[in-house]
This record gives sequence, structure tokens and C-alpha cells, in this order.
Amino acid sequence: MARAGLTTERLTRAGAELADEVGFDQVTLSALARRFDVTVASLYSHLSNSRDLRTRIALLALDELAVRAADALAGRAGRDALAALGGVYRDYAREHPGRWSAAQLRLDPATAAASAGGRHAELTRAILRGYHLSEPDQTHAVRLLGSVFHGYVSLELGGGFSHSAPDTEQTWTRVIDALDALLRHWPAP
Amino acid sequence: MARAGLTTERLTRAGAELADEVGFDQVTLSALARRFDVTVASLYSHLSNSRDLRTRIALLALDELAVRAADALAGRAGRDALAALGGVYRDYAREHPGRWSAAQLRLDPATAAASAGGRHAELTRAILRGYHLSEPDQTHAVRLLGSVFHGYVSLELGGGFSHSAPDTEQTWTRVIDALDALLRHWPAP
DNA sequence: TGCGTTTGCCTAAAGGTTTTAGGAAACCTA
DNA sequence: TAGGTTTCCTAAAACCTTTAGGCAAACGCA
Repeated sequence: MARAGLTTERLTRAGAELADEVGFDQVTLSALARRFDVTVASLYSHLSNSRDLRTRIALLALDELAVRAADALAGRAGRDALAALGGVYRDYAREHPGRWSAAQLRLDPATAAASAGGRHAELTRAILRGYHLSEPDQTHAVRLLGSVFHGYVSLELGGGFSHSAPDTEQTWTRVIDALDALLRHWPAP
Repeated sequence: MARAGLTTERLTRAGAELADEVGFDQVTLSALARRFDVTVASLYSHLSNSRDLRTRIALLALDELAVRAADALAGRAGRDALAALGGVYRDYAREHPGRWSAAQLRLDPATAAASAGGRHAELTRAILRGYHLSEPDQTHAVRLLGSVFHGYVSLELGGGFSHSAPDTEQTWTRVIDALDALLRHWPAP
């Protein structure tokens, strides 16, 4: 019987596609096996279990996001950089809703430490250099920006903003304006 | 055989407790049946399926949150109200992580419209009356606050802020300060 | 209080997902 | 090309979901 050419890599990528198509929590080893026309047991040579698959998809998503973010931030600063970074998250979530969900997966500390999560914080910190905040305010601001981007994208994608004017596009630019203003006039304790 | 006294209500509440104990995505009809010492099939007299259970837990959580929020906001305004509302989300998520996850469940539009979601937006809007924002800025601000609270709580709960000083308690008060300052000096377009 | 009806919970069964164990064919390397 | 390793398979057990059909307890009404 001919080999299917399975690989942890290929399985992870296919899992990510599957997530975007049917939703991250519908990603199943069975569905993945079907996609490769292979029995489920065969997957266990490349993945230790179904949690392993989900973790790998999450790490893939975090990495893709970090790459896009680094790309988008090149040569930008200030409000421009803010809009670029937020736009990366927003666009990615719309293009790849399943991967976006995957990126929210709770990782155990060791895995999280090895993930691209730190790069995200670093990129955010890079933006803040343009706003001349010193520690610990810079860390506070990193966390605030992370919260806003994460929260906004999740709520928008989940339909939390629908059914009401004005449209989210306007809100988005105004939110960026507001963050820019806030960082330029960061309040003293 | 004696009846177990099952009710959609009781099952939903038990499901919520289960979610807090083992995680929302580990909530299963089997586990619920076990908890009541009843066969799984018996649950189908009170719940149409497992998705139904999850939806009900989500609605319960949204409602509990809205009740707590309304309570906390009574008699407060400005920064005080901001801190109170955010605190409600934060405390709820820590006390009831499973319910908090449930509250993030994507609801179909009809269910979402009948949920307590609208009350949350209304409560946020009430806070903003103290900041004298006019439409459409008020809506933008409602969405921003929703994003920050949702994002902050999710990231903090997911460990996104751990492994780094300063502690999240400090960041939290500085984030509230920042939001207060931002709303008092909301930038013109 | 007795009787019919409704309801609550049951057994049974089918179908899907996860995981492990063990075997055979394909691939690589010396 | 012989040996060892890797890849994929069959088989089987365990668990979750859902539907169908049945019996007895609880309810409602005369």
C-alpha cells in the first residue's frame, strides 16, 4: 500500500485549514484522517494525541501572526504603527477565524514560553518606544494594547458589535485614534 | 423507581458548576448525568441536545454578569464606576472560569438578541453618561470599553500576563486610570 | 378516591471520536 | 540486498451523543 506522505507539519497545516473551514472546536483527528484518506490510527505516528494537534495549530497561528505583525510594523511608528498592528490581528481573524480561535487556546506555561507569544509583546513594546513611556508604564501599556486588540477582534468576530450603527469600520479608526491620544498623554499615577 | 427531580433549570445550574470545575469544553451530557445519578437519555427530556446545554450555561453566565454589574454600578459614576464594572468582569472570571468561557460562546443572532448582552452594553453606556460623550462617539467608547474589559480579563485568566513584573494588580488600576483619562479627554476625529 | 393522561426516567441500539496494541509493507542505509 | 526503521494498517476498547420505544410514577379531574 502506497504511503500517504504524512508529516507533523502537513497535518498541522491541514488542521489549520480545517479549523478555518469548520471551526477550531470541530477539528478532529477523524476529520483530519478523512482529509488524507488515511485511518485515524495512522495519525498517531505523527501526533501524540488530539490535544497535541490543537496545540500545534495554536502555535502555528501565533507564529503566523507574529510574522505578519513584524512585517507590518517595519518602517512604521506612532499612530501608523498602532493601526498596522491592530490591522494585522483584525485581518488575520477575518481571514482565518479557526486559526484565530486556535491562538486563544490556553497553553501550558512551558509551551506558552516557547511560543511566539513573547514576540507579540516585543512588537507591541517596539511601538511604544515612539511614545516615550518608561517602566513600569510601558508594561502597563503593552498589556492595555494587547487587551484592546484581543478584545476588539474577538468581540467583532463574535458578532458582539453587529445590529447597531455606526459600522465597525468607523469605530475601529476612532479606537486607534483614542489609543494614540492616550499613549501621547499617558496619565501620571 | 424514584424520580430524580430533573429540571432544565437545575441541569443548567449543575452544568455551570461542572464548567467551573472541569472547564467549559469538558462539559458533557455524560458527566452531567453522572452527577445526577441518572442515565444520559433522561436528560433529553429537559435539554434538546448538548449544544442546548452549553447555550443555556452561556445565557446563565451572561445574566449573572449583568446582575452583578447592575448591582456594582448603583450609585457610582466616573472612574469609580469604571473600576466597578471592570472589577465585576474580572472577579467573575476568576470565581467562575468555566462560566466565563461559556459567556464567550458564539450565539446565533436570535439567541444573542434575547440574551443579557444588550444589558451589558446599556450598563456601559450608563457609565459614559458621566463623561458627556455624544453619538457616535458614545458607541465607539462603549465598544472600546467592552474590548478592554473582555480582552484584559481573557488575557489575564489565560496567563498572558504572567511571568513578568509588575504584577497585574498594578496594571489593572493603571488601565482604569488610563481609560478614565481617555474618556475625559476623548479626542476629536 | 379512583381513573385516565401526562411526564420522567429507563433500556436498547446505532453512530462518531479517541486511544492503544500489534502486524505488515515500504523505505533507507550500509 | 539484508537489516533495521518508519509508515500505515486492522482490531478492539472506551467514551460521548442521539433517537426510539416502554413502563411506572405523578398529576388532574370527576
